[in-house]
Amino acid sequence: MFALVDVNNMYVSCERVFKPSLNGRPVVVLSSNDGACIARSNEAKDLGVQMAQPWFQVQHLEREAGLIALSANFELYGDMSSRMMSIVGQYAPRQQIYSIDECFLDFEGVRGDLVEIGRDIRRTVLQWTGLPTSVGFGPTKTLAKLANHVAKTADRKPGSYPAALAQVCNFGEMTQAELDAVMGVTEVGCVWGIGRRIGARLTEAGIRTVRDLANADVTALRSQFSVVLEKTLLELRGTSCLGLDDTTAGRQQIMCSRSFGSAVTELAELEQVVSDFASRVAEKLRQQGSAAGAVHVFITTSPHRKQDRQHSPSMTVPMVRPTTDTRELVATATRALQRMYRPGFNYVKAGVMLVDLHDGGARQGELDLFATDKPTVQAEVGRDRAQLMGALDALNHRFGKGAVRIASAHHGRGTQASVGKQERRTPRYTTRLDEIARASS
DNA sequence: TCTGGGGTCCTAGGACCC
DNA sequence: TCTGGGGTCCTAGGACCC
Repeated sequence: MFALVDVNNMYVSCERVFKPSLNGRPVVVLSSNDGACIARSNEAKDLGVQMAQPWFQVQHLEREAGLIALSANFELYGDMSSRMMSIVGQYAPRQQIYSIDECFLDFEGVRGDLVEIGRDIRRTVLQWTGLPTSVGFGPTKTLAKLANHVAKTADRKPGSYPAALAQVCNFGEMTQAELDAVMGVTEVGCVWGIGRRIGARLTEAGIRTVRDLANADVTALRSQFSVVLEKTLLELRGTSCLGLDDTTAGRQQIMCSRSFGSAVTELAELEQVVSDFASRVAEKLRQQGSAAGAVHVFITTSPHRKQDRQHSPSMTVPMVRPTTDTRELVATATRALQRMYRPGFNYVKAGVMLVDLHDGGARQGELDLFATDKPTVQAEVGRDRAQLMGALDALNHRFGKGAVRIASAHHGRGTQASVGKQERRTPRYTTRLDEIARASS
């Protein structure tokens, strides 16, 4: 039996822990640049604010409905997440951290009343971190996700489902008839793995509810859609196709990208941004102990600015050998940018992605006919380089991000359109001593 | 005026092999 | 008229997730 535990409205809930006056108010958290809404409290959802909706479209609700907007405070959310995860992980032998706010638990071999365990998880997380959670149990991961959806919705919208299913919902202890009834009133788009496009195609084909999908013909579905949807269907019927992955394998790609505060046309400014992004991904790369085999760089104009000519080039450049060196990665990314850039375009976003990642410890042996250095010298160079990068990371960790950086990244601090605004960010209460919460007398 | 930033997996099609 | 057959590997792009 699997459980899915997730935090309700994670980012907003993190903010509310340190600012209880936000409770009961409509609150949204904004993306970088304060551009779009990336988290909404229930009250904000009730006002009709959509996920990823541009802020300027709903800003009028500030005055009209008391909507409160905050800039994203990812340092806070990340720290709150690891606290929550370590608590939840105590409840089952295996845990898969699936995203910043949710994890799967595998209760294989665990005895006891799962609903009671679920309630205990909720109580403990709430008491120890202040975060509200929902818990769903099911014999497959897809069913656990669905049970979680039911638990949350039953709590938020009384009458949508039986009240007993609110907050903690265990499909495992329901009869087939009860499960059928729940699935019959749940839209197919609520299922994990069914997004807008597939959802629309399914609806067109007469498959509107989860029950319709569960009863659909497997073979026909596979040929019309894909093996992915076939697995989803089987999982809905209780056949487990997706295992729990609790390995701590590193990521397969590492990215840093951002929209700018306003359009950028100059190469020099893009060079600063791209070297800055390359430095950040290099740091993340070393953190997970990998080496990058290639660098992918992109810049793009805004498809929303219809009056502008569009240009969205991208380029993937292989490295001679996998590297972890910020200097090489920055130089490679910058060269790619210089080759792609064309003057006269309003670029609004750029990104650097490291791909073809290798285990940092493994080094491909090579035969270099032109090498003049002896192998021992080469090994020393490698060691020096690792020490240099280690020192760079240590300094930036101790004195703050960007304390020491490659000279091409932000050599000036002039009027940079590319530096976004974050005017509404709350203090990093749990990770910065000088921003710690104060109890006023 | 103003439109997120990360990730994953699967598939189709082309290059190339014998 | 008619132009092989069976593979693998890689990449770009599309779908999805939060």
